[in-house]
Amino acid sequence: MSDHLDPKTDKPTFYITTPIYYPSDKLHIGHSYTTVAADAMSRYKRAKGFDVMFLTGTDEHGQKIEKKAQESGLTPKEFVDHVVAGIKDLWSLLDISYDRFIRTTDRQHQYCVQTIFSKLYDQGDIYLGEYEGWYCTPCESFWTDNQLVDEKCPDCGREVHKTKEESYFFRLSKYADRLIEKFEKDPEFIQPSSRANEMLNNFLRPGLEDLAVSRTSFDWGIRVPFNDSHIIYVWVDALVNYISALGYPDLDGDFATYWPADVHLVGKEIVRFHTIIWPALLMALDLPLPKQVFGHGWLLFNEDKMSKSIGNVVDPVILCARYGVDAIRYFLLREVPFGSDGGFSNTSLVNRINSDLANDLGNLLSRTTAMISKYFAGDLPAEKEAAPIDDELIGMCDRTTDAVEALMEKMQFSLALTEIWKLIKRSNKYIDETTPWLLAKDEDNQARLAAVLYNLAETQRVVSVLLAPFLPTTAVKIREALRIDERDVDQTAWDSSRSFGRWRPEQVIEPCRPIFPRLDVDKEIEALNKVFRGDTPEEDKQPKKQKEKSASSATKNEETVAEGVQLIEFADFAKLRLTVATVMDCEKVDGSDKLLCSQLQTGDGIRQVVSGIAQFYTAEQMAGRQVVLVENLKPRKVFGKESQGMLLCAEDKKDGSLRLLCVDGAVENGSEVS
RNA sequence: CGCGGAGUGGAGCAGUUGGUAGCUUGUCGGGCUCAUAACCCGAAGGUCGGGGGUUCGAGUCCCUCCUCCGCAACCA
Repeated sequence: MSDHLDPKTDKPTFYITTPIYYPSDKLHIGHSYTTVAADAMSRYKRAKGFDVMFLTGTDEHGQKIEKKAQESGLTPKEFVDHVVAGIKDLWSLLDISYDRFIRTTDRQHQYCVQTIFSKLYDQGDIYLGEYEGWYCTPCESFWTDNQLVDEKCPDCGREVHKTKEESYFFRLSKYADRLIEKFEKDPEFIQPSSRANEMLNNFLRPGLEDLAVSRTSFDWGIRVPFNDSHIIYVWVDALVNYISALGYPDLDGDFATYWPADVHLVGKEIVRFHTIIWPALLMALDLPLPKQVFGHGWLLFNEDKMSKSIGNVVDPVILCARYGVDAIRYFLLREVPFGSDGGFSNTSLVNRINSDLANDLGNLLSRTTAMISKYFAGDLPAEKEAAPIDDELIGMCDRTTDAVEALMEKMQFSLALTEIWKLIKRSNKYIDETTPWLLAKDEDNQARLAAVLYNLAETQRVVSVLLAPFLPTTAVKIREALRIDERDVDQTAWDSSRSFGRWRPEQVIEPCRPIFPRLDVDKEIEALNKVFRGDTPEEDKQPKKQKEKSASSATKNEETVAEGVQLIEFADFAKLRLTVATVMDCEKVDGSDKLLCSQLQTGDGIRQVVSGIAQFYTAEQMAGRQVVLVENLKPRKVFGKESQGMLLCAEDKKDGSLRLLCVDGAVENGSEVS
């Protein structure tokens, strides 16, 4: 992929980046997904002998951070410092081997951004103009036409008024033709290629408008060097990180070594910025473009995009604590074909861990070491007797390395892992074919038995090498069990996976403890649902037996619906999580005559619920009431607002009016209704 | 309306240039006992969203319709 050489080491270079994340809050598993993928790629390239530069970081400026900091009573810098420390902890937990961590608050970055801004201004690519849009005074926010919800502020739903803001513009339109040409001539530039079509059809061909690259509506950011009242907006500030981290505008040193990047790894939602705005900026700076932008899909949590505001956030820290880092890394890299969307659910996670890690891989190591220990006191004799059946297993080791390499070049992590697992499954089958426990019964078979067990152990040495980029800790655990010295390059280097027969244990083999203990599916899912309350699919909520029962009763009932009341199982009722909550604050949803938006104090936080009851209750009547909340209702956007649940009401049979369900006497918020 | 993505055995997915419909998981039956109730073998299960067309032959090409997801949408 790279045609660069590092002048100091003479190695080919490989420069890979993740997006810089916005530290307005803790990161969730979606961020981990991108970063773990970049890490696996980096580790693979290092193993292949590349001089890798793996960059990640944080995009720390902007209005939202400014606001968040204010709410917490901190300066913006104090606020981001705190969040960034947490992010670094998370990466350390997930074994992320980044080489550099860029923060847009770094002095060097700020200098770089200002230099670029001035340069573009001086050469006429940036000019001062006016930006027309809508302003919401209470929110102090500026919105464009299509950001508005029903011509109201998308944040608060209040009136906005048309306003002009002075802004600097980047002549994006000037580069449209060159971009189209690039897209058409270089199909590798955007991966997967379908995303290139999206960009061409939706943005490039209809024509580009110049881009507003400064703001005057907030302070927390890098100033336009020649105009104090303007802050450089995210486009220039954030995108430039990929070269500021290499020392740009200094053209020597790291910049010379690593630029252009081999790949920018990004989520599909920001492919547009990375394939249109960023290349245009580079063109304006007369710098080479990155070789590839890879837009991966989303990790969907039960079909909803993971999002902080919805609250369906899976905390990777909790998952790591429960299952170990490598189980989570494995799941992320294996479950979703890189490039398309994939689902995360508690069930799929637990099943994946059990079938692949515990049953196939862990159990294989366990039975192999147990047999070596049991039949040879942990020390295989030198004399071995080969048999034709061995060749298939041995040949597969070589082929697996080739296959993994081919897939890694295309960043098909999921398929690469599948190839490794074919080898693992083949090993399990090999045990059945050779029946070592029968061989062990006869002294005459010692040499044959030794060969069988050696082949098994050696195959797992190969597996450990191939697995190392994905599951670094597991690779080490396998080697420990096989008594391989980590420093012995002969047995641990990438290319050693192609030379069958290198395994030479340093000490006696002992039966190893399970490296991935098998999980009790029902128990785990129940526990996970408790941790990530309310945002799991109904199927996940039920232990298997009940699930089947409710499914069959549901079909039966469908036939009787017409006649009247449907009967349900208790299990069906138990799916509902009904709790008591207090309305802390309530307001009418602007522009609607039926909606009220309430802030509820629940057992574990504040929830926003939008209800269609404004014709029967005023906002004032709502405040202070204890109500019954359906807590595990799928969140939904109502009139531009997130509604995270539903309040129970009785609908009067006569006139259809609604009356809220209340509790007879005050109870603690979060109390369950059953 | 539009744009994009998708509809394949219970679930999750492969199916490159058209030529007997596969994989993983789950279910059922069997085998084995070295191993983490694990591993190995076998079976059941799909008119490939519907309809029409091109073709000797279509999941795979063309037309049309339907459904679901994302961007927009007021009552969960």
